[in-house]
Amino acid sequence: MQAKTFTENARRAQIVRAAIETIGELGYAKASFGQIAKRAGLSSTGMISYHFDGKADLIAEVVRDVLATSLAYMRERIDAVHGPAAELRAYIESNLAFVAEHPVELTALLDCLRHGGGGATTAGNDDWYHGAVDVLESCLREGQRTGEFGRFDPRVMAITVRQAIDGIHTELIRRPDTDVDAYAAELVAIVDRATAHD
Amino acid sequence: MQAKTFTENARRAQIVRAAIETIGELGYAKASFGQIAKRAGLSSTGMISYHFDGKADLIAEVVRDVLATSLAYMRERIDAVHGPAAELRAYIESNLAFVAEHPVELTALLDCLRHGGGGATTAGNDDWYHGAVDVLESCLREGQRTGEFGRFDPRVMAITVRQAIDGIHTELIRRPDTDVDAYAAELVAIVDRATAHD
Amino acid sequence: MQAKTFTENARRAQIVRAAIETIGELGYAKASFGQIAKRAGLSSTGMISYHFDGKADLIAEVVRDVLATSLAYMRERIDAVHGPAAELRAYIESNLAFVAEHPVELTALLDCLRHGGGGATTAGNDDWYHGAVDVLESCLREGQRTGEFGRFDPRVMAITVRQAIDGIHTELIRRPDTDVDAYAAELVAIVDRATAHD
Amino acid sequence: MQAKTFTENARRAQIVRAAIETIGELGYAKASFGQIAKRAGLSSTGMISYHFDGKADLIAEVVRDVLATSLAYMRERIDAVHGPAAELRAYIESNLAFVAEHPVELTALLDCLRHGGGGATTAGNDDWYHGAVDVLESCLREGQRTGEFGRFDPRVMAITVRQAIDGIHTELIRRPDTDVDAYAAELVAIVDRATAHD
DNA sequence: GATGAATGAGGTTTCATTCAT
DNA sequence: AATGAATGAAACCTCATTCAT
Repeated sequence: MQAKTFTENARRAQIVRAAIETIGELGYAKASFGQIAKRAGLSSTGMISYHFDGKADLIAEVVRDVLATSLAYMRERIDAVHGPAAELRAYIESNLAFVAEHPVELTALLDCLRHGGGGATTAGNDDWYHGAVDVLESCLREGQRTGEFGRFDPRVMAITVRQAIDGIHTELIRRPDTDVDAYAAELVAIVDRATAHD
Repeated sequence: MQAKTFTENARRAQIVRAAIETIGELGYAKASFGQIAKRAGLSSTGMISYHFDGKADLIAEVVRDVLATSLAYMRERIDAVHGPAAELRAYIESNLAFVAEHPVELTALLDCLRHGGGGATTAGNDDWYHGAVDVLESCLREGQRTGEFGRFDPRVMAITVRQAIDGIHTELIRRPDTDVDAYAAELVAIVDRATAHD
Repeated sequence: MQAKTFTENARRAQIVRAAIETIGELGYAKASFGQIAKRAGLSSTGMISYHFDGKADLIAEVVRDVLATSLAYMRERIDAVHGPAAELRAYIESNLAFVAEHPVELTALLDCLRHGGGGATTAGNDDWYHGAVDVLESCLREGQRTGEFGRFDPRVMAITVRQAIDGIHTELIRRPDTDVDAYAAELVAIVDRATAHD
Repeated sequence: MQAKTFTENARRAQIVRAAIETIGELGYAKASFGQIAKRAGLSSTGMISYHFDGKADLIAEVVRDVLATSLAYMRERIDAVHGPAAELRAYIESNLAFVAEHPVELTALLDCLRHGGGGATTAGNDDWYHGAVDVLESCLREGQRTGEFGRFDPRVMAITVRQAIDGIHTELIRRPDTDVDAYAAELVAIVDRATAHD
């Protein structure tokens, strides 16, 4: 029973891995089951349909997987510091570091999120994004409460920070030699000034 | 001759219009020629192939169209002021105003730009984005030269501003009641602080 | 009235000309009305539909045109000689000469005949071919009657001659430098021997 | 593995079979995937695309299949005799016998070969035809070397023989009652005279 | 669990033809 | 007579999914 579950999970993980790489390299549009199966060393696309409840399910797992990895990576670094300001810095730095270390995963993740939330009517796939903004907003509010931060709209600031972080991805595509650490340091400086008391 | 060109352009414009609306409502992925033709009141998808040299051509025209409209809108407001700081504010405000007034166009535009380049090897379709960042970077550098702005990395700041503007789009999807004017005012304030002398 | 008819015929001839060139260069399969119209300098494929009663009609005219030109060319040279043997030689030589002088027309003609008589059920387009074989057969029978030729099956001989002539076309495609005059001379020699008395 | 290959080949063979019959009956032009699928008892044209890498691939297999069958048939009969003259006779007789026994296959084959190369720039698809002519030419040269044959251009003679054989096909369409054995005997007689010493 | 053949819907595109101007 | 936009059918092909083995 456990063996079966284990095997099943191993297969799922293998497929998810292949899906991430396929989407990362070919893009969402060209990441058909056929391409993913080829990369996973599977002889049939039916295997994917067998393990996942449709393409949406696979994509959801891809998102979940990358997000979980990213969160674990960041959580460790954010929990190591204390106070809203320090946490904000750790958030920015750890997130950018993760992007730099996992470019393929990030490409896949963003591509998945984009396609999931294609139409204006779609909701649910943007959950993560808004969740992330919410977290940042809470952090910013807390900082204003403790007096570490000055006056500003925490929602707009949260969006600005979140988007500035995501901006590194496109930048890396066009300028692969971009120094992500320097980018992080500069962004932290910008946010420091923007959140400071007048 | 003129009549022909006019008629032809009128049809093309009509199709582009339908494409924008279709992409805006269904998302790029579901925006097939069939859907677009239906919305344009055409009896067959062959009509689109007749007027456009393939799907890429139609999408390119959609991008061109929205971008041109947007640029004209912004140009007018940016040219009305003088000096890097004022121009930066005008840029942010006019861009956000346009987004607020043309939500469907923006949804379509962003979706098109996203799907333009499949995988990580994107190039060419991000031209606009990086062009926009370049313009902002130049403005920021000029402000630093004239002494209006303080010290900061103009590239990172440009990306931050550009991304913060684009952030309104996702925000509007989740919170349609967001006050875009207030968002613009707050973003201007944030940028003012971030670009100020220490 | 006559002017109209003249103009109409001129247009028809122009279109037939363009069709021959298009089929000769691109092949029957790619010779769409669009391609033909382009070559004819017409702004609309509708022009072709206007002057011809469908594609079959145009193709029929192409066949008629090339055939008529070919027949006129050969007739002149065949009528210049007398007697079955001499006429047979003149037939072979003049036919091959025509092929050498009008390669594009021949390519178009053969391509048209092939497509017309695609399925085994089709008949009518092979009319010309069998007509030509019939003519040869009559000539051969006449020669046997006059005693110029020996004993052989005139039908099989007619087919052999007709096919040997057509064979130059494929040969010219692969070996464009083939000396058609020499080919004709050699074919005449072969037929001479084959039709001779034992 | 073997089972797979077998099954796969069986399906492929079934489709090739259906393609041959379809082309033979409707002609190349009307032999769409839809028609072929219908004849093969397939529910969709996708099945053909699944087994063959495009239409060109299927057609190539059709040609290969008929050619291989034909060659095997002829080879057996040609290898049973010795000497250029006997082999030439066996070639003519076995080839015509095969045509008489497999009219549909031959119709399909010729149609495929004709349509393979669009315009005058044909190359590659005529490989078989020229290969066959080359074989005949070699046989004729050998006969001249051994003294069995007289003086003539072996290339022109090869083309004549090859074309005379192919001529039976069109003849059978118009005159289905043609006695192919008699045709063969008469053609052999003609070639005997044409290749004889003066 | 795993395979791969089969399905059927959907996509874009090209074509001959028709029609209003 | 001529134009060129519009039509609708048909083409090939890809895809996610299902199913028997």
